[in-house]
Order: sequence, then C-alpha cells, then structure tokens
Amino acid sequence: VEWLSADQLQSWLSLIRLSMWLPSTIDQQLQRDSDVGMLEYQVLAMLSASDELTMRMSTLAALTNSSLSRLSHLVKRLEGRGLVRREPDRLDGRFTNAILTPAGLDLLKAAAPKHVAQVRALVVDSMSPAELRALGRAAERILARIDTSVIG
Amino acid sequence: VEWLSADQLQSWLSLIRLSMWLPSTIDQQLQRDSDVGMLEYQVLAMLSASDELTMRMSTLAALTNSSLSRLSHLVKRLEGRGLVRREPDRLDGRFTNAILTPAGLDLLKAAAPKHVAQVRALVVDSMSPAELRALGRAAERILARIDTSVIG
DNA sequence: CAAGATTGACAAATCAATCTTG
DNA sequence: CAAGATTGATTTGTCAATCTTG
Repeated sequence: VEWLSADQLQSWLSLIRLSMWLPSTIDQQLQRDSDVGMLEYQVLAMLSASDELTMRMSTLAALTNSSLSRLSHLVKRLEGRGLVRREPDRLDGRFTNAILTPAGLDLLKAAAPKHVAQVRALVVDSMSPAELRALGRAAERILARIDTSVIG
Repeated sequence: VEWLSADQLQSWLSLIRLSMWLPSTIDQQLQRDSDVGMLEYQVLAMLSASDELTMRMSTLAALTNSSLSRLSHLVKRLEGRGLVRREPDRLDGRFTNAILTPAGLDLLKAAAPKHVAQVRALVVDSMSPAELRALGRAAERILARIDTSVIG
C-alpha cells in the first residue's frame, strides 16, 4: 500500500515523525519548567513582541495557526491565571484585544532562557548555519503549499 | 526576550510552524475523506506492513511516538469500529497484540491513494529529490537529539 | 448581515493510579 | 516486583451554534 519511492517514503516518514515529536517535546519542557503549553508560550511571546503588548484575537489566531475557538478557550484560561487580560477594541468593538499583563511578562521572561536553550540544543546546534537556513526555507516552501491548498 | 540571531529565529519559527500545521493538515484530509485521524492511519499502515498484520501495543506506541495510554484508548476505538482486534500474546501474556482486520485493511487501501497524493502535493513535489533527501536527513538529525535528550 | 468572538456539548489526549503477567 | 497495558478523572481541542458589533 505504497506509492512513493523508498527514498521519498523515508524522507516523508522522518519529516512527519519530527512534526509530531518536536511540538510535544517542546511542550513538555515548557510545561514542566514553566507550567505553560507551547501555544500558550507562543501567545505570550507574540504579545510581548507587539506594540503596547496588545494584539487582536483574530490576528493572534492567524499567527499561531490556531482556530479562533481554540484561542478563545486558551486565552480565557490565561486570563484566569492573570497572565493576560482582554478588552474590546475602543475604535471597533467587534475586535477583542488580548493584552499581556506584568505577571504574564514575568512568566515569559522566566520561561524564555530554558526554552531557547532547548531550541538550541535540539535544532540550531544540530546543524550548520547554512543547513539551518536550508531547512527553514524548505519549511516555508511547504507552508506556502498548505496555504494555497486550502483554496485550490 | 530573544537569544537567537534573526536568521536562526526565522528558521526556527518556520520549522515549528510547519510542525504544527503539517499534522493537522494531513489529519483533516484523512478525517474528511476517510474518517480516520492521522495517528489512526499510521497504526493501520504499520499493521498492514508488518508480519501477520500483527504488532505489540508497546511496539506500536514506540513507532508512532505516542504514549501507551493514548494508544490504548485509540485502539479501543478502532476495535469498536471493527478495524483492529486485540489479543494477548500466546507466548507471553504480558504483551497485547493488535491485529489488523479485513475491514481495517479495506479502509486503509481505500484511504491510501488520496493520502499519498496529498503528501506528494504538499511535500514531495515541492522540492527536488536532493532537497527532499536533505530535509529528511535534517529531520533525522533532530530526532536523534530528541531521543538522547530524554536521557541526558 | 457579515466578520469577530464566545460558548457549550462533545471527542480526544494526558496524567496518575491500577491491574496483570511472568 | 518490574514491564506491559488498561482504566477513569481531568484537561484540552473541536465542532456547531450563538451572540455582538458596525
């Protein structure tokens, strides 16, 4: 029940295996050391990097590739923990802004070093800069396909 | 809150984004067209490729990188649908064997073509054979790090 | 009424016991 | 009693309404 060459199959299996392991491995480290999941970390990180520590729910959903529904549940939990707060946009009440609180920023700062260290240990330091760039470009190419395949 | 070069960060973000999108994209296609999730598909595929259409739960868990608990729940559902059956190993009753049923094989055969077509469309055909091999090798390198980082 | 967001019901994954077998 | 496997409770994600705002 196969339609790929042995070579292609091998590469595909490695890629899909990586795609399943990497997020859960990152997730476990974050959960263990800082009590946040990977998506939660990403939300905090994006807010911290944004202007006014604020971002619209829909923008956040797009950037983290999560459904608005999932994000809404997740941000509600973060809000319950005091890491984020929400308020409707003053200019257009249809938008909801998520805002990073001081406590959220503290948690992010505390979590970042170990997280970055793991990313280094697992990915960045496992290959040369040129190889890493090539890997990044390959990932982008596939992502572009995913984007368009939703439409076509 | 950053400790990577702009280049490295860019590559990392593309990789992690791919790692979150690829499984869910594959999953949606399988779910829509064949009513199985990606992990379920993998289980059926591994059984179909194995001797006697049979594999131990623990082996299956290792090969699919899922916890034994998750796999147990999942296989129970598959068993409920008649796609797989389970029985204790005759030689050593501590092991449980999962066995692909004719119905399971039928479903797999029906699901495979579209699945493989999508893998081609998204990944295999988006780059040259050499690039695909390089991508596969990069993935393997990272996977090797994950394996050892569990210990060290 | 369309886009953004939330909600609640349901399905699936995780986690911490527990059970079983050699 | 250790390894394999299962179970039940909790948490998290998904899906299909629903609500709100301009």
